[in-house]
Amino acid sequence: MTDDFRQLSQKLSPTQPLPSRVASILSQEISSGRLKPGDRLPTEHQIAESLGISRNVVREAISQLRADGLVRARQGAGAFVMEPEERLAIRLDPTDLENIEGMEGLFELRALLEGEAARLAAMRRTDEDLAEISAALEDMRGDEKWSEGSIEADLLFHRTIAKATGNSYIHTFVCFICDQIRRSIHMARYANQIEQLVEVNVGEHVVILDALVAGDPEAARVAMVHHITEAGRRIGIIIRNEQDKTGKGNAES
Amino acid sequence: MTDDFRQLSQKLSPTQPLPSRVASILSQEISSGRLKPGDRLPTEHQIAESLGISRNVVREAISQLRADGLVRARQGAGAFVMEPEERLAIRLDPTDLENIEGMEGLFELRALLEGEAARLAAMRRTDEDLAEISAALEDMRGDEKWSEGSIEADLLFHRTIAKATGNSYIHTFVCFICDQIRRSIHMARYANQIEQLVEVNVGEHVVILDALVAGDPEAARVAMVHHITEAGRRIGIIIRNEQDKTGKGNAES
DNA sequence: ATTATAGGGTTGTAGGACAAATTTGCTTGT
DNA sequence: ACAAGCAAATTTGTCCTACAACCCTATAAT
Repeated sequence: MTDDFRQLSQKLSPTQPLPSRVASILSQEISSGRLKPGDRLPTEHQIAESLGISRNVVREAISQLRADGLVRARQGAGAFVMEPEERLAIRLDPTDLENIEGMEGLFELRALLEGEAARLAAMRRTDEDLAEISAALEDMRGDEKWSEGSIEADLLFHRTIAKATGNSYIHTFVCFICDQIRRSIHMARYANQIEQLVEVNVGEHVVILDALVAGDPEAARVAMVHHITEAGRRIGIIIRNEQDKTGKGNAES
Repeated sequence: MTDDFRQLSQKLSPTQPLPSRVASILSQEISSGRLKPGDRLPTEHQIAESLGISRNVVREAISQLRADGLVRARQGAGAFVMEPEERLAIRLDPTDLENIEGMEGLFELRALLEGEAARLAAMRRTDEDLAEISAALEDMRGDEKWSEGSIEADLLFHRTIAKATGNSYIHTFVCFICDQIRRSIHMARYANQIEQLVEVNVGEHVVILDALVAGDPEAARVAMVHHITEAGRRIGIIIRNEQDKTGKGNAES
C-alpha cells in the first residue's frame, strides 16, 4: 500500500497543493477498486506516516472526499468507503478534455441537453425570457469581432434558454457543461481558427430565437442541435452521426 | 459579517461535522452574492475567530470549497472567489429533492437525458452491451417482488444503456442522476405504493430492450421516455407535458 | 524615478495535546 | 459457564503553537 502511494504521489504535478494530491491518491485507490465500498481507509496516522506528511494534510484530503460523498468518517471507528449511489457530487477530470475525443463526447452531450432544453423553452418561455435572450443576442452582434464580451454574450444566450425551461436542474447542468467547454476552448489552441465566422454564428442563433418566439419546440430543438454541431465543426470537432430525428430518416432499411 | 455567520451557523443541524457546516456557510456567502467573484475571503484567522473555532476547521472547510473550484487560495495572498465558469464540480442540494417539485424537475431531466441516451445506444450498442442489458433485465424479473436486488438490477439496466452510448460523459451524468433519484426514493416515503406493479415495470423495460435489439433509435427513445414518465407517475410524480415529438403534434395551431 | 530591500500579513505544513466516540477484551457478579 | 458491565486501546474531531513559503506594500538606496 505504501508503495502504491509513493508511486502515485510522484505522478501528480508538485505545483498542486499537497492535500489535493493526497485526495487524488485516495480517490484513485477507491475508483480503481483497491478500496471497495465498505472498506475502511488506513488511519489518518498511517496515511500521514506512509506519505511522510502531517496528519493535518491528510485530514484536509479526507475532508474533500467526505464532501463528495466518497467516504464517511465515524469518530472512533475510522473512515469508510461509501456505496457508489451515495456520491453527491459530479466532477470532471480536466485532463479528459485536453484530447479531441473528450471534447467530442462533451459536445455530443451538450447537443443532446441543449437541444432538449431549447425544445422545452419553446413551450414554456415567458416574455421576460424572450427579452433576456434577445438582449444577449444583441450584445453578441454588438460587440466587435470575436471579443471577450461576445463570447460571454454567446454563453449568456445559451444559459438563458436553459433557464427558460423553468427546470433548475437543466439550467444547472447546461451551465456546468458550457463552462467546461469554454474553459477548454480558452486554454487550448482552439481559439485561433475562429475569427470572422461571427456572422454565421449569429445567424444560427437568430434561427433559434425565431423558433423560440414562434413557440415551435421541434424547430427550436433542431436549430439548437444544428448550431452546436456546426460550432463544434468550426473548431475541428465532429459529432458523430447526430442525425436529426424529425421522422425523415429511419435507422433500419 | 460575523453576525451573518452566527445566524447561519445555527441553521445547520449540529449533527453534521463542523468543517462541513463552515463550508456551507462560506458556500452560501458566495452563492448569495455577498461574496462576488474576485473578492477575497476573510483570512482564516478572522473566520476562525469570528466563528469561535480553530483555524484547522476553517482550513478543512476551505479545502472543500477549493476542491469544487469555488475559491482559489494563493499562499501569502489569501483565498479568492473564482469565476462561475471555473467551477469544476456540480453538487445538488439534497434538501431540494425532499419536496415534490424538485423530484419532478429531476425526473424531467432524467427523461430527457436517458431518452436521448437510449436513442444513441440503439445506434451504437455492441453485442456485449445487449448481453449486459438483458442480463440486468433477467435479474430484475428473477428476484422476487420488489426486493433490493430488483431495484439494483433496474438501475443497472439504465446504467448499462447509458454506457452503450459509448460516451463516458453521458454515462457519468446518467449514473449521477439515477443515484440521486434512488436515494430520494429510499429515504422518502415514496417506497410504499410501489409493490406489485413489477410486471408493468418489467414490461416497459422489455419494450426498450426490443428497440435496442432492433436498432431503432426513435423507438428506443420513445420507449425510454414513456417508461420514465410512467415510473414517475407510479410514485406520484407527474412530468408536465412531456409530449412525444415524433412529428405528430405541433405546438401552435 | 527606479530598483532593492525590509517588514508585516497570509496561507501551507508540521507536530503535539486532549476530547469524544467506538471497539475490543477483560473482569466481575450471578 | 455465562452475561452484563467496565476499562483500556484505538481512532477521529478539535484546538493550539510554531515555523516555512509566499505575497504585498512601504521604505530606503542608488
